Amino acid sequence: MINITFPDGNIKAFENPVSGLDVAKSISDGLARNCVAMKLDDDLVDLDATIDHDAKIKLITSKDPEGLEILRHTAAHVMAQAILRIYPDAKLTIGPAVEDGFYYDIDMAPVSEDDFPKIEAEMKKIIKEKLPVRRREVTKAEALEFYKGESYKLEMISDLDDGTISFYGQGEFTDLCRGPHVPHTGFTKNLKLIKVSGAYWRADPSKPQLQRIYGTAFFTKKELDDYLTFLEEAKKRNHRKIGQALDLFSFHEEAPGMPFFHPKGMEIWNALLDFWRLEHRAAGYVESKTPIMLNRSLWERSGHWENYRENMYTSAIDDIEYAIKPMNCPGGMLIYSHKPHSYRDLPLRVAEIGLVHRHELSGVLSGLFRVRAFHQDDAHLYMTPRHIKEEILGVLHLSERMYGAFGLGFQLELSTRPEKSIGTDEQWETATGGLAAALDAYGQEYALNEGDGAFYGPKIDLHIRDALGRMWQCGTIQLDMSLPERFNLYYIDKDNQKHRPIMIHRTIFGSIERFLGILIEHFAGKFPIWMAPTQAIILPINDDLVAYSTEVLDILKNAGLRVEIDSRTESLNKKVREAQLQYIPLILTIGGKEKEAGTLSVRTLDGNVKYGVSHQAFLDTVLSHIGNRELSLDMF
RNA sequence: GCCAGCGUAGCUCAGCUGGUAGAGCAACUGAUUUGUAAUCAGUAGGCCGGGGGUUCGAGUCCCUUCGCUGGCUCCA
Repeated sequence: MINITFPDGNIKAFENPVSGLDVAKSISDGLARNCVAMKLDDDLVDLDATIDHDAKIKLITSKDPEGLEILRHTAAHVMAQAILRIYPDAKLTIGPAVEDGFYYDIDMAPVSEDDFPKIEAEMKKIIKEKLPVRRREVTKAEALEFYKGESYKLEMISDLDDGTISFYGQGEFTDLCRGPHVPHTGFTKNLKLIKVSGAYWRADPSKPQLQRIYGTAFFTKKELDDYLTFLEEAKKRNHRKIGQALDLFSFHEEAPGMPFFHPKGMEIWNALLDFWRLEHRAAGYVESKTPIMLNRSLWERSGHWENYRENMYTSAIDDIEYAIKPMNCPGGMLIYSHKPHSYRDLPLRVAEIGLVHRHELSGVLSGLFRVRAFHQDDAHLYMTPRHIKEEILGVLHLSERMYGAFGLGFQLELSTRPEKSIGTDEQWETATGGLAAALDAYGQEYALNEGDGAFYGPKIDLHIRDALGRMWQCGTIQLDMSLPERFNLYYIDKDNQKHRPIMIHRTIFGSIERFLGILIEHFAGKFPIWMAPTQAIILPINDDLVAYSTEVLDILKNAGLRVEIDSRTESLNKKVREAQLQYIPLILTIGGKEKEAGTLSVRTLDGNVKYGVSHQAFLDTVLSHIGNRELSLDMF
């Protein structure tokens, strides 16, 4: 007699050893059809594994996250099988499920997306055949024998513990694999190959480069279609495309990886920074600015020369070596240590929109997301240990307000002491405890990243979630136990003795360039009116109305709006179309009726038109919308 | 930095296996004076990213270099 306990506490008894599938069938046929695997006690195993003892099991279906992972893992095998059929000389390495799908790293001649239809066609065949996926256990010696000549698999097997090794196979295909897998290949029918790229064996550039083929798979066609639609949408929102279409910024060979902001881009930039300054002033920050080029000796003192030199641009003038700053902190240290500080001055919150340059590898550059020159919305907070919690809390609240202004939610992550680090246990305890206490007081859940802190201190990272659900790490709050030491920072406490201040680096936007890129994609180019480069455009319907329209233009400009006029001799339809394509939030048409009545007809981006709006009513509405930084563009 | 793909007019893109460069939009000129997503006609515009090579002949093939894109890697 075998007693099986389900997650809800129900117990079912079976006469003889049974498989997971038997258990599922005993409940319902529908369940049996939907099951892909099971959790037996605490292990994920195949559905056809035998249960021969009292156990608790959880049947894994398409509803469970684990189910999707298993499905994708099988999909990776199906892809590998198809590839081996087409390219018999290909050598398999590893093929895991990843967040958005799966990939398989294969040693083979380079393939391109043009080869996908062929591979997918072969995969379809395998899927149609609904080949059962079978597990087989062998000894290490047998496994080594099986993979004779397959250097990658041999290497992987040698790294495994002795004992049984599992193979999974379907049809003629066999692969070294821990499993589990879905019962048969038919489950993977909703799949798609996505992209291909190079990847090194074991992520080691000295090792051979493999073809990494990415794909994704879902249980239902709808989920797959939704995901493909999401990819399409992300492509449409690509900030490089929108930046080009809206004339916001450009890149040039003369300065790879360093964006050139055009006038329209600068309007957004300035709106963003005006907001930033407003919030920071209100939060008790002062602002500083430090040079971008500083003497080598400073970088030696800060430790960057030793540890970050490859990423630094340097220059020698009059035989003196300089480096262009990759970070703002050392300059900030000089300001702090320029004069003595009393405990009464603390906490001191010194912000800096600092322009930094980092020589990133050419291959990683990517629009505004990954650049070589960018501005950090940096700040250095100096405090006594008793301030830590309150100060961190202050940064969290400030971040919440600022992200909230864009409709962005965020997640928190605390990273603790890594293996290689400076400082004493006690220092780390105070520091990490301070961050954790602040997080607890803040009240939002946070993830813990053990050992992922910087070598100089623990940190909190803030990840924002954009309109498409994508996560971006922007903010960071890092406690630094190194620089105050290296720069011998101190303050005089009540006891008239020098004490070392606690120093925190923090950013909220992170890189302003990157944040702008994120915002472009988040808003799909349709910025809220307070940020929009052009907030309104006036369209006279014929040449005779240009003079009057220009008067209206001046009224609106004087009220502080960013307004343009399109006085070209073009059809109204054309001017409306172009204004819409530029995502100008308000399109103001002026014809004879408007001139006579002293009104405006207001078209919003959704295409709705409101006629007969008085100038005053228009300004009242728009200015309050801007003043409140409303996100909605639907204001008339 | 590595691998793959790409680089043609201001923009978006066409140009088959090598035969001497093309469209739409934008610009300019003229006509049209327009009521909410493209009025019509004409004109001009390119050392086909740079350099080298193969060839009678290269946008097309080869080498090299720069840049971009996707990954990898790195990220004090």
